[in-house]
Amino acid sequence: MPLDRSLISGLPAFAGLGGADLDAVLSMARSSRFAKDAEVFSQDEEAHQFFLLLSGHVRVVRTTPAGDQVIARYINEGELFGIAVAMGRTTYPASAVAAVDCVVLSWPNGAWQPLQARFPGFGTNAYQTIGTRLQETQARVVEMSTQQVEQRIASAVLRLVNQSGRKTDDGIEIDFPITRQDIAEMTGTTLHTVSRTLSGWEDEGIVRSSRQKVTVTDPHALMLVAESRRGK
Amino acid sequence: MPLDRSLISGLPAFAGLGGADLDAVLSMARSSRFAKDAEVFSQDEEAHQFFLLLSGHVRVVRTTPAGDQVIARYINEGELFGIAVAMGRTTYPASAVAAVDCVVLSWPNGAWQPLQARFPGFGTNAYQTIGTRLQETQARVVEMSTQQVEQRIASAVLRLVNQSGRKTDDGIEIDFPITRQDIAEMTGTTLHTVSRTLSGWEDEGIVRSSRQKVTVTDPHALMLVAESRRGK
DNA sequence: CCCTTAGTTTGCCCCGGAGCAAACTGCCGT
DNA sequence: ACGGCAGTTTGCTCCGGGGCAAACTAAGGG
Repeated sequence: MPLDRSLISGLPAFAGLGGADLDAVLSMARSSRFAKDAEVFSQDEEAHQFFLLLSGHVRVVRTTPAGDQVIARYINEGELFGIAVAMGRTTYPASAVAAVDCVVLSWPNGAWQPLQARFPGFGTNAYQTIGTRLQETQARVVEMSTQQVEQRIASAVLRLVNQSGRKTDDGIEIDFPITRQDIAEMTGTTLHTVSRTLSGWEDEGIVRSSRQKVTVTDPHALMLVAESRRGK
Repeated sequence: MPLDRSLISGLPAFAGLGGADLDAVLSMARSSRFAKDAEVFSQDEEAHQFFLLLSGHVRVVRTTPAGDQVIARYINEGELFGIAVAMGRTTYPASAVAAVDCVVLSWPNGAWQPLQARFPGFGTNAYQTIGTRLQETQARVVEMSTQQVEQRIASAVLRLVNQSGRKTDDGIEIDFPITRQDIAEMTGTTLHTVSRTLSGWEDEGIVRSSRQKVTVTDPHALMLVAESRRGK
């Protein structure tokens, strides 16, 4: 069953392509469904495909030899991921896990060259994605080098809310399930400290949180926390 | 005075190009000299050029609004840097400072498209460079999230020694001047802790260090330090 | 509907490493 | 030759937040 072009029209990766072009792009792709917690690809395995997230949320995780996990990023709908081929890598440097049930498009690596050659905007967009991620990752290094844990957690929560927030009557809520442990793995701390921090914010009326759910009720106050220079 | 093609022949960025091609590449470039501590480009300024380091060493530094500095990386001879254009950025996300007297080639951003179009290997190499840096930066995030300060310093020193080491009769020496403060800014700690750590290693016979100089006398021992799982 | 289990909260203790202060040392410029 | 200064070393103190342990709670499965 052919894929409908409406799936990818409007995505930045394929901006400006006409209907026939979209069909051509889709004809090389395969769509698949991943249940929550299923692995889309696995760290260090040979990269044979690259992916685009149609719906859902994907968590990209690195695991150290010692077994510690670090969340590299969350992928949002419409984003490319697992593009090892664009970086000249033969294996995936991290694992990708569905944070909720997901629908994913995938192309064999062999489609990379043709796609890029035929649709220059596609290549440009992909490389820009990588560039943006490099910036973000470097910003994270800066954060981890210079900020206290509370500020880092605030930044991480704000990022999640900005990228994947859903308005509710209570405030803005992260629209996929996320544990204290997950937030700890994003910020380089422990679930205990995250829990204490969120509890503190809850007392101050900045957030409301429950099991696997975080709602920011006062984004402005949270931004102040994130920016507050630690007492010199 | 035209630049000699031998300057860039043998560089991975221009691998496989013939003599005439190399001349074409060079005809678009300009070479300049930067004294130690001079800025090649400055954080947040408009990116009009991209660069290739012909000789010397360049330090890429990010400064936070609060004035904290973090060293993103050191650029070695033959590497591209300041390639904001490849990432679709209009400003430089960091400053670049000559760690020693340097010679640098620069191209106007306008040369990017033509170079890429005419020499596909050049674009590929550049994007691979960015991909590699993304991997490295993510590895650094993992390190900062999971390792103790001593291990991080060990990793940083090993990286410096591997990338820019010079054999001496004492061991392998970092071949540009580097302060404790610099190492602190690479590892997210303070110069005091770096100093104490290096002193400790010196007592154990792993390194020899003096003002702005670090020599690793026992690389294997240092690798053990870097890998030592912290006492669970 | 109850029981299991995953996720969360909190209290307590302890320590790695930051902050501060002061002394030391070798370079560099005049 | 001699300051002066940038870079380094070291001692001391203090505390943010990690580790451990235990109790609590909601969700989902049988």
